[in-house]
Amino acid sequence: MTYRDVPAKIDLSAMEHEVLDFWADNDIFHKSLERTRDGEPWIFFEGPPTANGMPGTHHVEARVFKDIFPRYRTMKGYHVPRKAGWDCHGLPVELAVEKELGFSGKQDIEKFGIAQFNDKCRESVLRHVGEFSNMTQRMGYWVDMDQAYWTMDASYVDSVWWSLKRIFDKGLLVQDHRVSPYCPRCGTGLSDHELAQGYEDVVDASVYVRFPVTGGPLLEQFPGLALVVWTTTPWTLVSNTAAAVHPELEYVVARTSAGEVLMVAADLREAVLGEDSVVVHSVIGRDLEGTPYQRPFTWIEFPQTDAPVNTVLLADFVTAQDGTGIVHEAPAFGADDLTLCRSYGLPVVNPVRADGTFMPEVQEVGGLFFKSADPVIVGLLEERGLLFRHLPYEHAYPHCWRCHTALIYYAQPSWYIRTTAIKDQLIAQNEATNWFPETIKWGRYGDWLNNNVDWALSRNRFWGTPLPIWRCEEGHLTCVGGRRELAALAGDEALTMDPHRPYVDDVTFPCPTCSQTATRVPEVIDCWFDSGAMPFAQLGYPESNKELFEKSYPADFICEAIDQTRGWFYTLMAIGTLVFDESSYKNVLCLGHILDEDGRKMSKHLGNVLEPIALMDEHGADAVRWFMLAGGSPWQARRVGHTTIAEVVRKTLLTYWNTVAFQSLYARAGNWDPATASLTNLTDLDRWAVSQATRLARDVDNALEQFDTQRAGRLIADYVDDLSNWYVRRSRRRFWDADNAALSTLHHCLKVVTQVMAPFTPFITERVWQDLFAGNDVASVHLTSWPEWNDAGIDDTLRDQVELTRRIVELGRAARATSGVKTRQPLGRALVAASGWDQLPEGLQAQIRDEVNVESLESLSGTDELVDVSLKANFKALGARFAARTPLVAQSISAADARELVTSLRQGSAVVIVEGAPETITIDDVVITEMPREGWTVASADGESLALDLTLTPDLIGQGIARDATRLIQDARKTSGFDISDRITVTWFSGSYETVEALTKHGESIATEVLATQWSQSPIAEATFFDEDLDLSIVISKN
RNA sequence: GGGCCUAUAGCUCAGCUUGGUUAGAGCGCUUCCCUGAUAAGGAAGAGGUCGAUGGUUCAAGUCCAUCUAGGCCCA
Repeated sequence: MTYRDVPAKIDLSAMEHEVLDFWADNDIFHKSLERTRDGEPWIFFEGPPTANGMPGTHHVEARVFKDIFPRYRTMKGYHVPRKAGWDCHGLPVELAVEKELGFSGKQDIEKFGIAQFNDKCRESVLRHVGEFSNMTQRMGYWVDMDQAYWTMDASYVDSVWWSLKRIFDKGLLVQDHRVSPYCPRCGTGLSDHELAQGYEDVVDASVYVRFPVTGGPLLEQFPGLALVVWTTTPWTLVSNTAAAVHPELEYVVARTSAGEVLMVAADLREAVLGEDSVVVHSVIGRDLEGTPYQRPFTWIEFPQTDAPVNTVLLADFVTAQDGTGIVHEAPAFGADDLTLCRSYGLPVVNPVRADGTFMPEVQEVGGLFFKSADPVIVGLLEERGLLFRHLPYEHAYPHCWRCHTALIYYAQPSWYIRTTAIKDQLIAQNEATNWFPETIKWGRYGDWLNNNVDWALSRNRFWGTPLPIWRCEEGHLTCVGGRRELAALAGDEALTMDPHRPYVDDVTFPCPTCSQTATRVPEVIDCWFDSGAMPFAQLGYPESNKELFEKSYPADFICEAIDQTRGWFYTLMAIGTLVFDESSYKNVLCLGHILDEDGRKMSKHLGNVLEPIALMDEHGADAVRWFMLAGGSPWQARRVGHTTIAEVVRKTLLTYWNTVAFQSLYARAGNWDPATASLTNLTDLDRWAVSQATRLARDVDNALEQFDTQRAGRLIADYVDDLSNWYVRRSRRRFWDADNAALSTLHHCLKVVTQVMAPFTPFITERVWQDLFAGNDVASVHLTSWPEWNDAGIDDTLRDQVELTRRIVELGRAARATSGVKTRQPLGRALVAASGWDQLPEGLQAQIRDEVNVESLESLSGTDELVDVSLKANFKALGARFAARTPLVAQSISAADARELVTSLRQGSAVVIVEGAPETITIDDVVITEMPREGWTVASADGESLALDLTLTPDLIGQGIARDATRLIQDARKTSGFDISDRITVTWFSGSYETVEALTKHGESIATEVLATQWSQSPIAEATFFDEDLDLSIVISKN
């Protein structure tokens, strides 16, 4: 049994498709779950993507992270069930369908029929789920899509109803009238977390408007006095009800250069009225209460009331930050306004209809969309001499997160969950949650909790979980906790009904309190509640899976991008706390966003969206995965583009693959059976590679434990590089001879690296597993256990020695480069000055000789006549002891005679004079650098040096020629496309005396090296290969 | 206006937790070297006021403060 043939070149994408087939045919995912069935559970909750559009590359990002940790935990022996989920309800789906059908609002839907419309929504969801499934499968995200939960399933709705009833029973689900952001286009209110997604920068008119004072003592004193009021929503002036000032702020009456008397907050006078305005009176806000003024438009009549309509009110929310310090109040269109006006008993007048247009009977602006009324209003203000100033004002204004219509703050009846009642509990739950990165916990998310407002739950829409509240004519409310309960009240048909609109709308029953007929309220709920209910609703709890649920709550791990802080992260925690008094997750990984190559957010509008399947088919899913996991910090926004991903392939994946291909090539050439692999008779370098593999298994384990894929990725990439560019490079010859220790070592190391890489890049590692390991081992790398490690198997001394070896080699190469003597030309000796080099094992010293191509290494120390010694202070060591005097000590050290000082230090310690006083220093307080004197080629770094003796003897020159010739023949073999084990015939000819001499002398060893069975010197008519410098022609042929 | 994050080479990013005197890597560029797996690898070079200012310290890319710019989130 030997390895499979591993081609040097690989089409990653084609390979991945083969691997996908292998997994499917052998059901590897389910086998991995089966294998860990008795393991400790590690609970993962899948945040359901909304099935309302095509998946994007940002979906791949989150899903890569959702995949790697379950895979890793599975290898560690945990049982990690992974149930897929699809978020089916909600406005986005409705909007997509509306667009498809060419609808422009709710009326169209009602005309079309709710049942038919919802059928279309269901179809749309199914279609998009198909797209998500394809992408999920292609990227190798192992999640159980056959058992997926769908938030539109009847059993799911049952669970959601059950939880709503628990909340209702606690008195936390209530109806209230409140101003909330409202989309006139979609005809629905938006929750705060929806609002969060839709701010757009717009330029609005900002106007400073005169409100002429019509009474009070100030008017008598200053005839013509007017309040100056600032607003960015001129259209709300139509329903102006009052003006508000802060009770503690100072206000002034000022005369402008034009001679007007106007009132503003004292701090804003200059900004609003100009530097040349003159204060003529000052008053504290409190004293302005009740001052009457003339409102700008009188098109709307107020109902008869004793309340102080169109007077100055006092409000704490007024500031002198911007505007004028006097705030225009329109209670129908502002939350603060409504609260304030209500407290004064003022009426709420609302001339704007649900579709966002002014009532037709309103003068001038009747029928206009509210925003379109702005220019009309501004024109009229101007005409009437009420406009003090008019400026374009750029600010972020909330827009509907899907249809981009400007939202209107609008008073309407709505159902709320009183999350403010459990705020302290939420904060305590957050305290117990581990956030990665940690800053989110106290920053962004903590802030959100601290500023918690009640959750506006209801939506006046069609495709959603119906709010399970029935109301009778007497106004009694019944919250129904599932279809079974509904059947008990309304009859058995309810048991099997589709619990969506319009069917559920037709169900009535006698009110349990008064027996009057109860009908369902018309609203559906915010789809964020659906997804937040997934911990129990995915299992149909409590109707079914009671035990399973109790074992799988809360989750050990959830992961989404940062935009979910106010979305799913919040609803999940809030619902968990509301229903079970405990948050539903313990660890949460919060990812940064994926940006395009120019650092812009990917969006359809900008046309910079990377289509995920195309991306994966071009570069390979593994490459995309590796980029997401290891290319930069997961919790930071990152740029992604083709060049970055292509680099991943070249640097990491292909280096790994080539090492595998190398192992396979020589193992097969040598008929090596991996079953005979044994880590005995290892060289120092072998032991190093094995020890480093063990270190890798340990360090990647620890990094993944802390959700740090970037660190883990760097460790893997570094090890792959070490293996390929140091271990293999230095061990090549042993592979040519099918050396068992070398093949066993690389076999072992590749196995470890394949396993620790498997959660990152499941495809290529699976392929490698099949090629090298499956024959004698487990059928799939994803069914293996994490490689075992213990600290005893990790040799730090050896690591340090190899690092020193590599540093010296590096110096050798640098010296070679500056010497101008190319590396193929052997040199007699190199002189080394580096602490500990002479204690290096002979095997490692041989590596240095070989790599630098010198016959011997000698110590540079002690050859005083050849070497200059210099030293400088080790500030870290000195600083600890001498603190403020450190620079003085350093000065003394550099002033002292270097050679004497070093001699003394090498014998133990030395004394330097600092400010006339002696100070004892040791060898650790300095960095010694030894430099050869003139005439040597030397390289030096960090106190370590290597010098080359450039003396060339005829013998060395001959060896150099032999090596050049070898190189020429090897190159010829390769160009001719010979196999590495082909035996050849070489005929050579040269007109150079030196070349003939060298090739004659070294002929036998060259022939062995190049696998030549025939080696002859003879004139050549037509040379196939020729080297000008050597004047050497050769002809080779396969035997 | 508030909160959080970010700012290091032409580009993409490490390093900052724990301060130490020549600030690193990759990509790209120039020259050279090595090559019996490699679309690889190595050496040298060009390219940095580590966003700015101030402070703490013997010593600041690293700690503190303020500011500037960008991003995200919220008002």
